[in-house]
Amino acid sequence: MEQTGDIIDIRKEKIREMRHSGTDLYPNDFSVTHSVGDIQQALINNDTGISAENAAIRTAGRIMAINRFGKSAFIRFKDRTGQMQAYVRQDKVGSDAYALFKLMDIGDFIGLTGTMFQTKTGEWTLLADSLRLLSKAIRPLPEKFHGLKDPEKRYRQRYLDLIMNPEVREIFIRRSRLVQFIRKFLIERDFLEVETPMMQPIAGGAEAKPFKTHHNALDMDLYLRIAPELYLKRLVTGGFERVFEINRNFRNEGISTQHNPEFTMLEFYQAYATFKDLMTLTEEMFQQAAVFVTGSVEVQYQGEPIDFTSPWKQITLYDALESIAGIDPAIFQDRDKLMETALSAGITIGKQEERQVLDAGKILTKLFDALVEPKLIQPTFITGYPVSVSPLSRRNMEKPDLTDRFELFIAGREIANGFSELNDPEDQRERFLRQVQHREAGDEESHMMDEDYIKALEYGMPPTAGEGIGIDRLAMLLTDSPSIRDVILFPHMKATDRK
RNA sequence: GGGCCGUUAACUCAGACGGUAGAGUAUCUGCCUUUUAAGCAGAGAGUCGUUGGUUCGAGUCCAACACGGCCCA
Repeated sequence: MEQTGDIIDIRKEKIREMRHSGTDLYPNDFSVTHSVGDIQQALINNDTGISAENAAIRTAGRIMAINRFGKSAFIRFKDRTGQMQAYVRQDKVGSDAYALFKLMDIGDFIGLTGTMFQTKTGEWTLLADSLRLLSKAIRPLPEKFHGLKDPEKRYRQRYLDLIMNPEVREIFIRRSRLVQFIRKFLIERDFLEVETPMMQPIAGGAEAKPFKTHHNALDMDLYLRIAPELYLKRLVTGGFERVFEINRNFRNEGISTQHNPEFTMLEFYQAYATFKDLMTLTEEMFQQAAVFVTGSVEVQYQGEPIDFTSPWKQITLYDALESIAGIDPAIFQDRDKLMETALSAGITIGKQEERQVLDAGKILTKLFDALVEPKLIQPTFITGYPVSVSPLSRRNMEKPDLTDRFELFIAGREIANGFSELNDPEDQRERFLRQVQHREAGDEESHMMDEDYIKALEYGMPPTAGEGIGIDRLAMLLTDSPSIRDVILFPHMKATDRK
């Protein structure tokens, strides 16, 4: 299926020839004094040391292009810091080295020594006084001008995508900077970074279908976590009053431009704080993150400007349903009428058998997802979620049917979810029991009972607020990426049969 | 799960009506010591995603399947 035919055969022939002449094709004893970026920076700084005739520059990289002219050649090579041109002349490097150079290809890694000079057009170029093969490529790189476009190949062979498409490389550098920023932001505020189990006996902390696995020695089933929440709150109980974790969650659900089965989540918990404190903290974090990653507090996302300047819009769930979706508040408690509204609006909710068990709160959130969420482009906090869809959130003191909770929406997507934590163990037990009823009635996404977590609450958890932020989605916003696959290095794909 | 689109050389892509596959880049050979997607001359390279069907004949039409993309659920 995948044959590169004669190109690979020709390269293998070259390899035989090089080996025959005693060349080490994969040495590891070439030391580098300057990266390409170092050289370029020194030239910009007018550092005469770099352009001196006796400058002994040793640099290395992958060959990206070669213009050969008989007894000399221009090559373009790159390392992690950038691309540069080198000029290789037979009379400079010697005829043996030049003969070897003739067997080198685009894609090979080379080490160069030499000095800098300017070509006729003024381009600074490394005049090689020696060059060495550092690693031989057997397979040809994609064509330089069009790069690699086939999306399947880009995802399955991300390394090729990264070699050929500099903008892709830039996206992942930005993603890394985003995570770096968030760590610094939280650590400066005295949060402790922790790691909690990825394999859990009960998959708690969110409504989602888990992946199941089995531990042989213990002979027990385990779930890959759908959220770290219940473990992080155990740590708050244990006295780590400010904790955070940035790590993978796993959800056994569909794949789309917004969903990958494993995705990265930031969760953080702060004792003696409320959901309102976290809303303020989130505004600060995003504003500063946008500036740190993109240089501006306003970013372009798919042609729309997104302005992270605080304060952000706040609206309650009920108000949003009324004013944006146009639903009559009189029916907010009437599950049958809500279901009717949903079905007549063409919104399919759950499977047939699940529809009986969904309560008004759940239907309201489904209506919200379909009718309101896509319209929330600028950062918007939605508050006032019903207790029935917020089994881990603290009740609102004035309106005990609602919770002290918010969700954050940007560019028509949910980006964060936060609330004041429910720390009353008896209320928590009741909430779990309600969830278990729903689960037994067919709602596969309902929470499971977690006695061990309730036990922890029974020892006393301080008043706390916590929040989860989808890092992939935030990375999409800050890199103007339309698909989550664009910000995940190795997105999940179906297995192919070959090999 | 449903709909639409795609899959042709290493890469990017063309292939009206069904008549036995083409370009650019890359590769190879020759010339070439300041090129900038270098140039000139020549050459090689394809199980047209897979399997089946229709047909004298299928890259092209039909069906199923696989993989991918977008949209919907």
